[in-house]
Amino acid sequence: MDAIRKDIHNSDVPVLCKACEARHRGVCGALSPSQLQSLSKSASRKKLGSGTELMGESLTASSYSNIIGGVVKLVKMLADGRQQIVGLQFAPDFLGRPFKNESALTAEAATDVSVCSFPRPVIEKMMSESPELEHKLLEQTLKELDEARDWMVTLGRKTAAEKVASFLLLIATNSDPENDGESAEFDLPLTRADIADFLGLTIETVSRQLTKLRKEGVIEVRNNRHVSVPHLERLADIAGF
Amino acid sequence: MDAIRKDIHNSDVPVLCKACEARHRGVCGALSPSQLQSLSKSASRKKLGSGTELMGESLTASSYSNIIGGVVKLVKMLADGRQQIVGLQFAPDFLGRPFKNESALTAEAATDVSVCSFPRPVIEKMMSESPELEHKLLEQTLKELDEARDWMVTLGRKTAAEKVASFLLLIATNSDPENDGESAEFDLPLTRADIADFLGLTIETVSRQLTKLRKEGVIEVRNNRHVSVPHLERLADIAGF
DNA sequence: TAAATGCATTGATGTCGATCAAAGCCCGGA
DNA sequence: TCCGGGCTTTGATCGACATCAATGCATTTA
Repeated sequence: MDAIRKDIHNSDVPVLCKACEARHRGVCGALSPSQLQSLSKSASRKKLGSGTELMGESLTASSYSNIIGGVVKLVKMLADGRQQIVGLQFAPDFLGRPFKNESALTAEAATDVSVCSFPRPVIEKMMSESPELEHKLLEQTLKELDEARDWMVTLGRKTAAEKVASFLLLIATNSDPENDGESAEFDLPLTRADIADFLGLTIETVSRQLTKLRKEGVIEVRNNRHVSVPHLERLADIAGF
Repeated sequence: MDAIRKDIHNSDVPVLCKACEARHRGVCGALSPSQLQSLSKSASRKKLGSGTELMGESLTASSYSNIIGGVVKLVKMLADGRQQIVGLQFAPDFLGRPFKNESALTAEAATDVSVCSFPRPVIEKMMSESPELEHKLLEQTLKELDEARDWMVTLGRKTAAEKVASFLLLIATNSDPENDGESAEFDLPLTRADIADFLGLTIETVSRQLTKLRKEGVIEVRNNRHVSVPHLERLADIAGF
């Protein structure tokens, strides 16, 4: 069992998932070659334009997906239309709520997204057979729980300025995970409206805080989307950790 | 394997955990008799007064616990002292963050609490041996994630009135899980200060909203702690789902 | 019983972010 | 190049909640 795992993870030859045509990342890393093969048969790779709904009412309520690229937003709505983004998922995150059908949650493509999807029953069968897979899933779920709780502090106790700084920092970290340097540069994956829904603010407040950061020289913005941060340290100070 | 599980769950004879001296609930339900026995040896049952710190810097950073009774609050602090309660745990919830030492989180007894604790290594060894246990843990983690995300909507998008109503509804549900009736009656497990930290409000606002609900006849309050709700429906309307 | 202590309530005032209202900018299509 | 629509910015005003400051009410201690 451990031999198989080592084989997948440490092989010098890149091991590709036939379904994804991608290097193993995310949940697939936990599967044995034979499981992978049977998974490949039922998997389908899709490209989804920004704004497409991935989960909720639509097609993928009954399937699981690996995110290959792009950013997915998890949205919750109140009856009167107010909405809150409760999480952002980046590659190679796993998408789908095991052991439950109604997810009380909508997943939408925030940017263009490509995913690799499997029918629910296939993954669930594999999960019951493979502790490896379930373990991987537990680790991701714990990670998401930590992130959700961190964000609760942001939502409940931070000022607008701190919220926007926290958001930029989050995107900087996820856009360029290996860069641990001084500075960062990235495209915002969300519109102002989405940022507002993620931070529990209005569009106008988000905009004002961004211009404030611009005027203070903490960030530079090009085309409303491209952001560069000369000193991440400064941003972190403002974010208030 | 399934036979063992059935034996534990469906036996007419009440099966007691020797450590907890309680019926199996929470995570123990996933263990085989032999595992339970070995767990019992290293387990210790404790009663903790309100305010005691259970996790974080203190003793139980390196242990896991089942909550037997009482309410535990999970607290996160910012550098300047602002704090946010990111979760409440009731019996028979499991307490502890697997696969990670620094939890970036403090667990405190909100009321008097009794727990049954085990050393970290013991549980982790069992987890690697028993998929049942890991499965149970995954399910609890998923439940906590759902709860955290629900609360994010409350924190980010609800008004003070809606927040307080949501909180009362949450406590009503957890204090008396079997009661699905029209009305409810319970003691608040949190002080006004804790409620404020849970809702991202100030003490004063919480107090004002409670008196507003009292004057509107939605709730009755005795001794600042005991609450009765004649019509849960009304509270749910105000909570804004 | 009185005093002290720790919560909770209530009131007066201030402020941060929401709301309402106009421009401005960017990009695609004719 | 001009027009149109969608996003974004900016400005003026408003209101919900925070802050500051007493006061009230239990429970504990002497």
